[in-house]
Formats: sequence, structure tokens, C-alpha cells
Amino acid sequence: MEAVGRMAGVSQVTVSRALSDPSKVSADTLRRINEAIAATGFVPNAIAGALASSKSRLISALVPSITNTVYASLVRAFSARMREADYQILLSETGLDPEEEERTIAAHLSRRPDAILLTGIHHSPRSRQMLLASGIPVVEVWDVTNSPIDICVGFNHEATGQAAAAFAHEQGHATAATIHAIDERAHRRSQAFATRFAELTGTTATVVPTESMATIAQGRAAMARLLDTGFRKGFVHCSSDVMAHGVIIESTVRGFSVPEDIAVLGFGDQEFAGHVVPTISTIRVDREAFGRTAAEALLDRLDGGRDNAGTVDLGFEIVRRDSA
Amino acid sequence: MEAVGRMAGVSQVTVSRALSDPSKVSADTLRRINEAIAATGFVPNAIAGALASSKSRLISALVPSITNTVYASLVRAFSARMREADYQILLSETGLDPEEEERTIAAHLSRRPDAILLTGIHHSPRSRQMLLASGIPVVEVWDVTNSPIDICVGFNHEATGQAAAAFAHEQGHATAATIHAIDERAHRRSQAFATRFAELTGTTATVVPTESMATIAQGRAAMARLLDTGFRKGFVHCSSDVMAHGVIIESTVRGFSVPEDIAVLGFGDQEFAGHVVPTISTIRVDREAFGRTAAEALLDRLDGGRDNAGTVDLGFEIVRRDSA
DNA sequence: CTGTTAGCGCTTTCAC
DNA sequence: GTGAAAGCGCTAACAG
Repeated sequence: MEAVGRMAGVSQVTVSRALSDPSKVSADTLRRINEAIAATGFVPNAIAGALASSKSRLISALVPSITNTVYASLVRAFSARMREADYQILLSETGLDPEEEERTIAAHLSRRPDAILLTGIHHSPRSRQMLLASGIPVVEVWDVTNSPIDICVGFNHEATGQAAAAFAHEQGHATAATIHAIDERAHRRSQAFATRFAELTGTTATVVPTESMATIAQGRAAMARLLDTGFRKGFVHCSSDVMAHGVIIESTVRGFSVPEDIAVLGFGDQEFAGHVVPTISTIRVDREAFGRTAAEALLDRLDGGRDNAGTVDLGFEIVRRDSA
Repeated sequence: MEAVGRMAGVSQVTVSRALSDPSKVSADTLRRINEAIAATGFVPNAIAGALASSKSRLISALVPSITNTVYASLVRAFSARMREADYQILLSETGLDPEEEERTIAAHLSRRPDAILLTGIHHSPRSRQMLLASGIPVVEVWDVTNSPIDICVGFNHEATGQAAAAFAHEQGHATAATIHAIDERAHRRSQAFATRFAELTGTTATVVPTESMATIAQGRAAMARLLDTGFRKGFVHCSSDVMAHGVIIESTVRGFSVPEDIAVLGFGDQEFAGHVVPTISTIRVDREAFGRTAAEALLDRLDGGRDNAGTVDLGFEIVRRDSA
């Protein structure tokens, strides 16, 4: 800035002003400064700016996995909104390990982000403490709780499982199974489904956990195991559309018809769900809305808003298609 | 650090040393400092550190879209490796617009990243200039060129299209079409396919562009259009597995059999390709390898390596399954 | 509208 | 092994 200022015949501060608020500088000065910037190829140093102003214009975002469409589209919507407001996103994957999340949170906080987005509501005590101590707005997405760290935007996972059980029951299914990926929230949806199904029908649903994240291969394998143990007819609740797709394929290949023999309900309403054959009935959650709402809540706070702490439940909706 | 030092009975610099290189501090001092850190909940300010040392330990990464599995898994592998080396990733989507990329590059460079990863080899002149002026290592991934900005890790898109045409020809197909998403590289793969197919068979392949990114719905719609214009038998080259999946679904629904009537070749070897019915023949590129190789090249450079500029072609492979 | 003076919280010399 | 001093490149008051 010093050099740019010299070239434009002004001091360093004036250059700073021209960049941060052009209206504070005379038209002629502004022109000369811009020329000097163009000539030198000057790129302001945001690190120095952040240190001096203690505003980093950086938002940190932590998700379990970015290859999972569900989180990726949430982050996309979140980033897009934050970027409009001139914030950048420091993104990290935390995987499934809370220890890993704790380390990542510490690393992110050292960059002094202006706010932070976390996935889920379970964080280690030390994580909570660091977050609270940092004093920045925190938004937890993709789940709801009565005791958020700060802001929380999500939906009730148990409620989706219960709604799925009611849906199965209404359709007269007397037998059911629930297949879920290795994911704490998927597990809770499955459990809620099984519990409510038992309450409604008196019959226990088989819970089939898989050893990894949701893939078609895992869905097929899980369904294969279920069929091998004698499952012949009934309702299959899946923790994701990808799993459901695998379940449908395996069932069809083995000669069962969907939904007549086996009715399948997915979760997430991913793009393909409405376009494969048979189309997949699913539980829709508006992923983009989570990202957008989380961003708005944070922006409101960053603009001086104080009273929007608390939980927002964005709900869900069962989308009935051909598979169930 | 001042406060931590006071509590531990040492100066601020000693705290700094204890954190950056514990071996420079006596065992006893180290212990007292660590106690003080634990007691105060001190989190070092990486912004100040970066300003003082002019090393940000930040790597910026620009991809067209994070919801596209192809780029997401590439970034995943890249981030994982960089993180092992204690670097964090500043990630942004650039979309399809080069202007947008230029703005994003400027914003990223202002954070003084230690290196930068870009997707593709086409960047605006001003982008190239800023990148060069920044003096940091630059890696371009997912394509190859004879004139990389610095390091380049990718594969030859034209070559994949040509190989696909040869593959179609070997199987005796006399008619062909190629469907591609709105993506410059997908377009080049399609063109290369059409050109080589014409050279080999004397027959022109129909090129079917779609108006958006790859989705099953787009694949189905494109195939519907193709069938509506009289396509009945032949080879369909697709710019992605997702498109291919849509093509297969639409063909099947309309009573055509795959691969007997219509042979379909995808691109990317995504997870589902080997598990849907029929399994999808595809062109595999090792996405994780691109991310990992790019990371290694950057790390080498950041560790003082100087001579690894240039292009690495990681190639591709046709995976023959049931759809073609 | 523009300039001067102080830092922001670290790392980097250079002493001791 | 430890400390003192001098910045890194900006922004934030405060003058004028």
C-alpha cells in the first residue's frame, strides 16, 4: 500500500480507505490510486487486515464428509450465501471421530474465523468449551436439540423414523426391516423406526447396520443378508436414497417385485430418486434450506443481531413415489 | 501469549518457542507453559503468526462444483494429504464462468495462501498474471497441457473420446451418438469421440448437448430426444456415469435392450457404475490419485523442491462391464 | 478529504 | 535456554 500510495501521490492510509470505502476518498485521488493498483498488480494482504481489524471475514465449516451429496449440497448453499456477503469458507472434513472434530475445531479457531458451522449436535466437552470461549457465533446444522451451543438449524431425526413407521403401518405392512449406514444420526432414525413400528404393529422390525457409509454396494449387500435370513415380504426403511437404490436393485435381481413384495423407503430425496425405475419413495429434507437458513442466522448475528440464538426445526416430508 | 508467559514466569517469546519448537525450551519451562495454556484455554492466533512469518499454512483450492462427486473426491484426497502436512484448505466453487474464477482467485490470493490448486487449464490472462505474480506454487488438475502455469496433473480428455470411439468401432457399431453435459471438458471428450468415430467408420455420430450439469434426469431427457429423432440401435458415449445411467433407464423404459440394441459407455467409474443393472461400462480415471499427486507435488515444492514443474498425465482406462 | 500515530499478536533476529 | 527489540501490512482512532 505504501508503494501504491507513493505512486499515486498519497499516503498509505488513503490507499487503505480507497479500498475499503471509496466514498471516503476524492474522485481524482481514487482514480490515481486505481491506476497505481493496476500498474503494480497490487493485491491487498487480507492477513494484515484481519490482524488489524480483528475481523477475518472467514467462516469455518466442519462437515463429516464432502463426498456425501447430502453435506456437499448443504455446504454449497451455505457457502453461496456467505460468499454473497463477502465471507470465505474454511472447510474441513471431520469424519466420524469426535476427537478428530476437536482437533479440527482448535485448528480452525486459531485462524480466528468470524463464525463457525458444525454438523450435528454432539461435540466433546472441550470442543464446546473452546467454541464458547471463542465468543463467535456458532451454528449447528442437520439436527435439533434443546441445548444448542448457540444457533441450531435442523430437523428431528427420531421424528422421521417414527413417520416412516406410521407410513408403513398405514399401508398395512406387518413385517419390516431398517437398514442404516454407519452414522450416528442414521442409526437414530433406524431405531426410531423400529421402536414405533413395534408400537404400532406389535412386530419387531429387523435392524440391519452396515459397516460403512452409504453406497449402492452396501445397500445391495445389506438387502442380500436380509433376504438370506428369510425376509420375503414387507417394508424396508433405509437411511438414505443410495441405500434404498441398492436395496431395490438387489430385490429385483433376486426376483422380488418392488413395491408389491418389498416396499422401500429412502431418505434424502436425492436427484436420482425421482428418475430411476421404480422411482424411490423417500423422506425429503430441504438441504439447501439448511445451508441458507444457517447462513442467514449467522449473517444476522454478524450484523449485530443478538437474539436469534435457539433452535429452528425445518422439518421433513414423506414423498410418495413408486417404491413404497 | 503474553498472559500465558506471565503465568508461567517466562516471556512471551518463550511461549512462542514452546509452541513452535518445544525442543528449544527446557523441560521444566515447557511443563509450566503447557499448564498455563491449559489453565487459560489459550488458542494461538494463526493470523498474527502468518503475518509475522509470511507463511499462512493455507492452501487454496478452486473447483467448478463441490456437489459433483468427481471434484468432491478429488478435493477430499487432496485435502487429506495436505492436512497430514498441517495445511488447511480454503475451498471455493468457481462455477463455469472464468470471470468468476478470476474474482475468486483474487480473493484467495489476498489471504496469502502458500500454494493454490485450480481445476482445468483455461484461466483468464489476468488470472495467470496474478498467479505468476504471487510467486506461490500452482497446480492445475483434471486436464493436461503443454503450457502449464506451473505444475499440472491430469489426463488427456481428447484421448478418452478417441479411445471410446475405437472401443465402439471394435465392437462393430456402425451408428453412434455422444451425450455431454454443459462442461468444456465433457464437450471436448464428446467432440473427440465424434471425430474419431467418423474417421474409423465413415459415419457421423450425433452430438447431443444438454443444458445443465450431469443428472439422471438430463441423461434420460437427452436419450429421449435421441430416440425421438429416430435413433434405434447403436453406441452411446456419455460424458459421465450419471448421464449413462439416465440413458440406460430411458432406453430400457422404452423397450430397448442394453447393450443389445443400445450400448452405453459412461465416464468416471463412480461408485454405482459397477452395482446397477446392467452394470455400466465406463472410462475410469483415478480421481483420488489426482488429488494425492497434486498434493505431493505441492508439498515437495513447499519443502524447497524446485524442479517438479511440468505436466503429469495420469491416464485413464476403459472398464468393460455389461452396458457396452 | 487526507495524514499521523498506534497498535493487532505473533516470528525473527540478535544479545546475553 | 531465554529475553529485548523490531517489524509483518494493514486498520483505527484522532487531528487538521
